Amino acid sequence: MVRKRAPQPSEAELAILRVLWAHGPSTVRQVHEQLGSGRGIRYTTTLKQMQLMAEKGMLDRDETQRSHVYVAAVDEASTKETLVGSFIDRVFDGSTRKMVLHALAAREVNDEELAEIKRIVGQLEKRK
Amino acid sequence: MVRKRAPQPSEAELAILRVLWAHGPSTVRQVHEQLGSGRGIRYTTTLKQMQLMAEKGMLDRDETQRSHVYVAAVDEASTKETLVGSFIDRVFDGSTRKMVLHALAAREVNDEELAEIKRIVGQLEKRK
DNA sequence: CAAGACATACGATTTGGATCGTACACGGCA
DNA sequence: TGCCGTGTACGATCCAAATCGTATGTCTTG
Repeated sequence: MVRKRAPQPSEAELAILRVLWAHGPSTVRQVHEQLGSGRGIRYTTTLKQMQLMAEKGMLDRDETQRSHVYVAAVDEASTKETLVGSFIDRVFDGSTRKMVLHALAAREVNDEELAEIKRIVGQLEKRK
Repeated sequence: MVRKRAPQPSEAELAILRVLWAHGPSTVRQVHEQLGSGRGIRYTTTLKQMQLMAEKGMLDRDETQRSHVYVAAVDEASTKETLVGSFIDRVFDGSTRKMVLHALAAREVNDEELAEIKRIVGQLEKRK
């Protein structure tokens, strides 16, 4: 099976994808509520968005139920990699190092997380 | 002196800011050429963009010359921190660790850069 | 069966960023 | 002086993403 090249989801699309990645197959209503339905966004907006995404191949849907059930059709890890990759290019000249540097400055990162990051880097170093 | 809260520059705005950060005070024409004027974008487009940015307070300009000279009015480091911070929130649930993990997967990072990243992390660890 | 709740479908509209074209000002030089 | 080359000013337009409203279909249940 040929995996589709992860496209660049827009802002709203990404929000929906994140709900589906986190919660698995969901109806529009479930997604809409997870998105914080209180935030003034209408139900039909979420619906339309998900319909378009399905059309684009970003989501799959099961229509056998009255309430269609949607699933993310793009892979979470590779989509995020694509996103972070192009972000590094746009903002940091393609330098992962610069990006990490600013990320650590931007966020308070606790010791545990720091240690984990170091571990990850170390592991990658060994692999060569 | 009250430092202005770094706003979120749009795509085109960021491109212009990057030129100004890299080259210092510049005229519209200089910026336009750095942006790759061959890329089909008209001069007046760059001009308008920079005028709007100046209006927003994102750029300062010196009008004493016939060709106005623009300078970035927002700090490079803090702007990038803001950008990367909100990116981490939007894509990685606010987890710097997850972001670094995907960044390293997305990009081939050479040994030298890996070592530097480790050094940066180590330094930050020590600071506590 | 009829009514209300809830679902999809889909055209219309809004919105904001980006782009462009045209008008007009100014300075240098043949 | 009169004409270019080069600037700025700014309204108009384009465009994609996001949003909304309405029409319509289908369960469910009283």
